[in-house]
Amino acid sequence: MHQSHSTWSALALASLQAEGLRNGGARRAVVEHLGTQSCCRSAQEIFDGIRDGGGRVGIASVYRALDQLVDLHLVQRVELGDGIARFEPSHLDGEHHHHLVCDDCGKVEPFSDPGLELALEDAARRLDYGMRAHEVVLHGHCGDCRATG
Amino acid sequence: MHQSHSTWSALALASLQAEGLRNGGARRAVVEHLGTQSCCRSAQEIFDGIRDGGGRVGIASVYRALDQLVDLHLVQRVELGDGIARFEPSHLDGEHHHHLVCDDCGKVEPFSDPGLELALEDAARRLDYGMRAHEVVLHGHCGDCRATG
DNA sequence: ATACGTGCAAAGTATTTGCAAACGG
DNA sequence: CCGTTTGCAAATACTTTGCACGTAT
Repeated sequence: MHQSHSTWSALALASLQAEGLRNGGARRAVVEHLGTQSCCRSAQEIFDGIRDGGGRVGIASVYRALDQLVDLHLVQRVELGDGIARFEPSHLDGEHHHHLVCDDCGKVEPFSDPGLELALEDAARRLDYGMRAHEVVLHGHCGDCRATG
Repeated sequence: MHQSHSTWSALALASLQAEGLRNGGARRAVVEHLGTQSCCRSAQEIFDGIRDGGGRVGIASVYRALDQLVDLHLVQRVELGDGIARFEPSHLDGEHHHHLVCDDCGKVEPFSDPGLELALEDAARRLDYGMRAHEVVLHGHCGDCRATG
């Protein structure tokens, strides 16, 4: 299902190298871990994921790597309303997705909607704003919670 | 310009009362302060604003009031990517707005776009998600920064 | 070899909680 | 009056920074 991850990881590592950065253990681990994820992850989740895979990184290095990746627009920072920053690979054109957040159970699901993308681009054009990124969060109640509650 | 604020403040205070809450000094101050704002504000800004107006509230009470207002859907919590939660009165239908964030200078501007609203509602319908709120953040470079930079 | 990268621990912010005193109804 | 609300201070949660050691080039 996720064939793009190796592509994104490779692209990201190449971009870092092109910036003159050294791609040591921690930053490489963050990039490779992110490349395997299908939706956004918190710094703590990334840290835990790398450790679970046998990596020995410090959480500070995870934050530092994420900062750099965000600066280079390789990673998008996402805030969903619970005070925890999450991160995901910047979507390549056409693979863009956004997030549904269940206000009952906190579950996060990705979704994509071409019509919405068009409306966002229209809006940015109309506003004459140099848009580099955008983020949409829908809050509501997921199917599970509506069935149960 | 802001005629709706007294309406919103009054509605919010009435709703709180209807919930059996007591509307003492701090919570009332938060509601009245928020009603005068034209865009989202952080807890600290609300706290400072109330103090500047002569109110003597504690910041903990500001956070507690905001939590309750969010729970009652009277206030919308907004996160713009800098790790600080902001709050604004829940938009009455048709007065909905979203946010432009300048990644250079950090400036936040509100905007509204009817086409975007329609696309959001379409998307939510198509997804069959019980949408209660939504939030759109556009990141880019504001006119000032593009002119200067 | 040398400058960049890293892990740990300590520090910094934003937010939450405990509690006794103040207050609304 | 009695239970809610409040302010303060202490505690917590997430993130950043300082520094000595490790490592890629």
